[in-house]
Amino acid sequence: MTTIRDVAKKANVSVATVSRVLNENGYVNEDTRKRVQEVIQELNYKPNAVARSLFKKESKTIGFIVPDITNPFFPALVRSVEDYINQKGFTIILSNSDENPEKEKHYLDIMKQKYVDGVIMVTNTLDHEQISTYSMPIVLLDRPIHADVPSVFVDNRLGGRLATEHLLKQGCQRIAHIKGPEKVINADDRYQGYLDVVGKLPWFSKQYIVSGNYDKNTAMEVTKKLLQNHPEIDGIFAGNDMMALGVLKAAEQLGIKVPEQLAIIGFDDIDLTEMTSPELSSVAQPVYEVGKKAAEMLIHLIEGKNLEKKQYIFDVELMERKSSKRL
Amino acid sequence: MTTIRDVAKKANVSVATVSRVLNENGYVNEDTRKRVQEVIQELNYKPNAVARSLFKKESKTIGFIVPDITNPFFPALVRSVEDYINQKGFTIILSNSDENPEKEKHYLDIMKQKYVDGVIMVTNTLDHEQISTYSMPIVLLDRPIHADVPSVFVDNRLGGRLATEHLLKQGCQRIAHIKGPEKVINADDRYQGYLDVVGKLPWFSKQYIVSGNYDKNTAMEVTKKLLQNHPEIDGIFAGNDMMALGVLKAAEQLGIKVPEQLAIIGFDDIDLTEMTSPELSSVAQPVYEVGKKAAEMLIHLIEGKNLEKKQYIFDVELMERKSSKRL
DNA sequence: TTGAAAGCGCTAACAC
DNA sequence: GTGTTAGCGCTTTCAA
Repeated sequence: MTTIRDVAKKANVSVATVSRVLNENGYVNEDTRKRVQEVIQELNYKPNAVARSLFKKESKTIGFIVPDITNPFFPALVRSVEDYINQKGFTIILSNSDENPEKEKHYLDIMKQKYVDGVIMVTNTLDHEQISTYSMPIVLLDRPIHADVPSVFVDNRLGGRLATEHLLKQGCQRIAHIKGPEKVINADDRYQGYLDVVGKLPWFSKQYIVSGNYDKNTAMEVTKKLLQNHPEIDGIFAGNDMMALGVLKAAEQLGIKVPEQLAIIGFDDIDLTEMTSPELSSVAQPVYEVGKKAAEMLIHLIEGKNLEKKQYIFDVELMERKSSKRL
Repeated sequence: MTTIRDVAKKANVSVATVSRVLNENGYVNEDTRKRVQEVIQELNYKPNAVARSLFKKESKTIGFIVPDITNPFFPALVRSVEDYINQKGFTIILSNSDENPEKEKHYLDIMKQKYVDGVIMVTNTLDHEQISTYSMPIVLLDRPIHADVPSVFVDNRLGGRLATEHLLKQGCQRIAHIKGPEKVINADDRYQGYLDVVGKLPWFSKQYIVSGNYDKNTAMEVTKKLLQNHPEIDGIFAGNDMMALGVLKAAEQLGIKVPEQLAIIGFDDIDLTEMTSPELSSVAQPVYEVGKKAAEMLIHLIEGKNLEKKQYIFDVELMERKSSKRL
């Protein structure tokens, strides 16, 4: 490894001068600047980021903690964040938490030790207090925790309403909901949206709500049972697309025609909604925008700027496809 | 931030002693050890990883460069690598290269500057020489470049053969192939496997081979044209699952029944093969094993151990599902 | 405009 | 067993 000393020696200047041309600050004679730059080229010198970090107490690295990158909702988010922060000169340390608070804390500790400049995370297990303990810029994605913690997410309740209203408009008479995990806030909001629309209807019953854990296989199992017990159900709003895929599968296995006998709509609008047959209706989140905004906020925070708002809530959009079209 | 000095001062010992208990090396009296540990607890002291890195010239971080995390094949790989290296005390810096050699080099530079201990990458644009320039442990995933560069991948040619033979056994008389991108080695190997099986058959024609760029939309377009020009085609081997999904879609749009009129098989066996209708046959890669092995090799290299083999080639497995079952 | 030197927080000789 | 100290590679006062 060639160091700043090597460059200094070869260019007949002090390390301070080299540092000055490197960072383009402080006065430096045009000629010596050129000479130094030539030597840098010649030696293919690349400054040591670790040494720099140690001094500056920053690393040009941010952490990104997701529950599980294997869940198709997250890669797009990661990509969007990377695209943004990368152009600002940052890199991402990625970790999977499995929604486990111990892992989350563990990774936050490690990231802090590595001087990451900030972290973006998707969590609902950590509370406001625990988060502020870390005293570093943190922005929450997808799931808000507290009005004081910077966060960006979508209007899940509205989404739940849109989805359910849509099914109603398509003529569904008995609409069930496959709900996400208990402790996940957005799952609850989507559920509330569903309630907003059908909770007061005469046919409504809590029996039409089952839990699918945001997971396709679980959703398939519970849906099969649900439909066997309640053959009158003619519409299902699944809390996310993975579960909607499970619902689709369940219908297929039971020989129920979609959308004729059963209209289905999911949430998130992940890429494969268009690959199923029939194509899956969904409530789309502006994933790329959401990720970008989170990245923007984090960079702002890191640069010590003030945030205009602590929370950004994006709108969702109904994507009507074949799985729910009966008209 | 509390430092090792703070701990030393409060525990009435030197920083060296604190360092000793921290790293569990060197002699240290049991009593003082306890005292130091208490202070560490009390102050919630966490050693500064950057300072440590600077001294040790290692960072307990590895780089992982993938073409695009948004491609559903990669998240599982990332996950598997993370699971392994994490338990060895490492974290991952993730970057998307978009198959762009400039980006790849850029990220490798940055990673090197950050003292990553090694990198795992999926590439086919960099050659042996360029890679060795970086003089740090690098292992290649999914696509081998050169026998001298440590790499792990699957027997793609065998996979191509298995897929094609399977279609033949199912009674297909005219089998087409949707090929991956030109420069991607595994795409070519899969294609070779296809040729091994049908290249010498009387009906064979180069017209049955089209390029789909590993992408579902492209694949859908080219497949539509292909099937319109060659209605005699009754079997398609797609170079990966995303393209197979496109083929499925194309068939649907043309009103061609799968598998009765057209048998389809993909490659990779990504998660959603089971979610389509009909379920998609595929050639499965042991993704988790592949990722794990790459991580293992990298850690070995980092620890200065010798590799038993430079290349690990995993077997693939035929997954027969509805999209290709005609018997 | 440039250089000398202190120091970021840690580890590992080396001395005691 | 424990402490002193040099040094990892860099940036930034401060002085010249």
